[in-house]
Amino acid sequence: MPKLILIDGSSYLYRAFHALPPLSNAHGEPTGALFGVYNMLRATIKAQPEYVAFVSDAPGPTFRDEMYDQYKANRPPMPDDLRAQVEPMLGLVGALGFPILRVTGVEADDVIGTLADQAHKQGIEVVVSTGDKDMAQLVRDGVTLVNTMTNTTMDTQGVFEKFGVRPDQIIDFLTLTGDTVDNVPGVAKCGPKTAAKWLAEYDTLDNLMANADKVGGKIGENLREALPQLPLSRQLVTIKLDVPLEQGVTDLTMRPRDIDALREMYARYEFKAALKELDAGEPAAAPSPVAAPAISPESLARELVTPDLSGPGTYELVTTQAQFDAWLERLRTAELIAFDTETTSIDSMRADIVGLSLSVEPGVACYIPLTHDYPGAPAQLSRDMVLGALKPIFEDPARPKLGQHAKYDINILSHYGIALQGLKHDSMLESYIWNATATRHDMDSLARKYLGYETVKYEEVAGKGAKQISFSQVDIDTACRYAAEDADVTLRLHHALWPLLQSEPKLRSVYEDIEIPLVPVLAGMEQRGVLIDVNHLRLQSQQLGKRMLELQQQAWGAAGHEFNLDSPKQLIAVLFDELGLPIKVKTPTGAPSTNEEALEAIADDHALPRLILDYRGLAKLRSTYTEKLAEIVNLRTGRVHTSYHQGAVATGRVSSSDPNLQNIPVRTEEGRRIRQAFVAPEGWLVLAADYSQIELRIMAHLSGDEGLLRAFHEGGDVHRATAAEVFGLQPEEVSANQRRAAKAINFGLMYGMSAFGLARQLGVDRGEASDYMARYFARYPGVRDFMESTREQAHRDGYVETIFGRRLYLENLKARNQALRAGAERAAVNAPMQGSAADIIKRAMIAVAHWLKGRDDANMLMQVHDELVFEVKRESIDEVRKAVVERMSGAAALRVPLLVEAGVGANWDEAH
DNA sequence: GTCGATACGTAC
DNA sequence: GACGTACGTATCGACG
Repeated sequence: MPKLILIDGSSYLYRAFHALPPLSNAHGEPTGALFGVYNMLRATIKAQPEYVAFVSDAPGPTFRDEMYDQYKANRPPMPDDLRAQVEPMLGLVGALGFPILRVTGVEADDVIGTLADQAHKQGIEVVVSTGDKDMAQLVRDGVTLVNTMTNTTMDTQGVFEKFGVRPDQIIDFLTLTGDTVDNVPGVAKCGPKTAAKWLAEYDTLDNLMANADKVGGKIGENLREALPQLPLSRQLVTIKLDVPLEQGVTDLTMRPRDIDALREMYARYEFKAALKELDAGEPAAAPSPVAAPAISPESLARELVTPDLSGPGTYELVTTQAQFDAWLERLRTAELIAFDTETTSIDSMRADIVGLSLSVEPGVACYIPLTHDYPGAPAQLSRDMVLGALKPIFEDPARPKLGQHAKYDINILSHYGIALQGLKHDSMLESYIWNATATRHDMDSLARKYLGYETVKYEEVAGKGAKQISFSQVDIDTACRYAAEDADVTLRLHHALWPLLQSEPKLRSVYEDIEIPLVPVLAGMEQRGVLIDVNHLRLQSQQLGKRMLELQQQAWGAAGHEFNLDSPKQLIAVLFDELGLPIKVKTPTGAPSTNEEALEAIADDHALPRLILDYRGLAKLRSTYTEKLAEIVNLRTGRVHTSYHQGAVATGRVSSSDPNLQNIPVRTEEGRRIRQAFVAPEGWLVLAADYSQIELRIMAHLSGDEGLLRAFHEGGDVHRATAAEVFGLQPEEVSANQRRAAKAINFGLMYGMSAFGLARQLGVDRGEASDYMARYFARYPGVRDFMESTREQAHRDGYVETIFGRRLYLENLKARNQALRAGAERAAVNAPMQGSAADIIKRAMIAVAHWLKGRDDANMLMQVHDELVFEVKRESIDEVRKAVVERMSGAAALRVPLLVEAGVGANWDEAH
């Protein structure tokens, strides 16, 4: 059966653009999407189809725009970097010999649909290469979709599995769900599940519409409301099958490629490997995904998007001593050891090891099951023997190791007396430093993005939800496929990512000198945990609960009936419908807000708002902190062992969860009582050391503003000094209100606040706020220039940098949507300060941890962005305090001193 | 029971 | 629309 491959050029281009790091050639022309398209096309060339077409959108409006003026109104404009690659792409595709079709007045989808329909009728097999789900309506016997990125195909059965409807129901399905990107209205609140349910029951949209009055509930109302517009939506989502075309299917054959044009383009866009192949006269062969790492980002990108065509790697299940010995030998001579542990829990403090996987060469890995335990489980090597044999290797700093999120595995190994040394690389952190926002940094996402590879998912081997089983119950052969792949993919990711970092010395330095050394430090803090006075928390919980009950009774009295105080929805009904209080604030969705600002605004009109405010304050403390913390304390250690996340914050900060120790209350008296539960053991004290005004100091450093630098060099109260400058007074003449205004400006500026925001913050009118800001900028012109140049840099480069060269890419700088763009600009201004502060405290942590090594009289426990908390033996407190302050102050050499304030007490609250 | 969206609030 | 970065809890509606 002859075959026609139809390539959805727009889909290709967009996907390649977003999948690849922003590459460019020596002239600064963007090339990433071009390269991605080129690589995807190679697979098509290799398949040698009889007929092929590359179908692309033609510029200008289509019949859908005429039908509906809001069509695609929500779609952001094509990014400039992508637009610049459209023409070169078409040139390249043409030179490679592909017939190109662009038809004005219709979309590429319609041309593809028409050709697919014609070919189908002529008995030609059709494969549509696309990532667009709308194309599912074309599927039938002999017409399939292939997704080039994931290398998956979709036939009739596949459509049903994915959407829950037959291909011939897809048009009705899409009509019901609508499409927010293309701005096609559907039925409100009707998602894929509801649409599939209805179509299963009524078969067609027409039938459903005829029976719309039988659908009950709110969603039924939504359906009836949408009825008038559904026919239009259906027309919009229907792909045309009758576009008049000049060429027939059989005209669509590959032409000879234009060697000279290709050579010129390959050279221009620096496709070095392709150029080499061309000159060697070799047909373009698929590059091996396990090839030695190349240095240039371009040649690397080639590896990134090319799926492993040789199939899965070779994975060995190790259950005999001889096999294990052979692997030990491999480890001893390995340049880099990729390792991964499998355990019984995602919580590393509670997890037991189940098995371990290793890889020293891409495509080759082993899994060593240790404690799999299910009926009929085969004999496994002894856990203690295996870990005992691996211990000297894992603890040898001269043997480099690689992990994916290695902190977790370090924690696991530590349960078995192995203190891992020599962590050289972590693929999660490589990706995070290369581009913190382009992707999530879990292995599945990274493999998809950087290797074009779909990993075996944890859910597939262990199930999910209530049906999830412990990894120890997973069949060891299945476990091997999953676990060995983890080690293999980790190594392959490293081969993909490390050359990228090497090509950018500053990023490499942030990675090697900050992030990697920080891993064992954070692991140590997690394992140590912080001692909690559970009784203190329980007592506080009780007292809070009692007061909440009282407030609840009073609130019910004020409302005239009982209602759920925790439900904003019920509260809206009571306040605004029943009591008729004025709505002064709305939520982003347009509903009346009941947040603090809203309640505060009507607190003088009625007793209820104040009662709710008081109740909320207590409820927050109790549910989030006193109850939760007491619950989460490890009964064995009496401590809470938080998780620190190194790849979660775009600016480089570390975050904390389970529990989040970085948002424990401090501003109110009742809140500080929670901090009193963070204690030190008998004979020990809590030491808390924090940077004073670090972000403002960084702003002074980065801007070089003389006035601000002087304020910090003179010491004293910087907000007071600012107020004195702005209001033209002596520092001692500054009023409390003036100082408050200056402080608000100082903070607000770092967040990109506008005069409007400042006015709101200070409760003054906008003109007055504008006046303050104008005076501020007149006194501190360097700050204004710095902010302007930061915005410029962001627009020029697409990213901003910290003092140490950490990079933050801004996504929405070119958005057509004003709010998005303004938001990106504010983020651009804030990132260098927040990020530099993060770099500095990370460096301090590494230095302090180094100093603490080998001591048993002090432990670093917590990091709260600009603060480090320790427990220290009473007799060592002065020495430790001095050493900590020195290392924190010395973590960076700025044009202003880095002042560190350290306090000591029996608990965290007292230490402040 | 589980999940996602929404609203709210805590920290730096 | 208007101040950056996180994480956690509760409610509510939908799903299975």
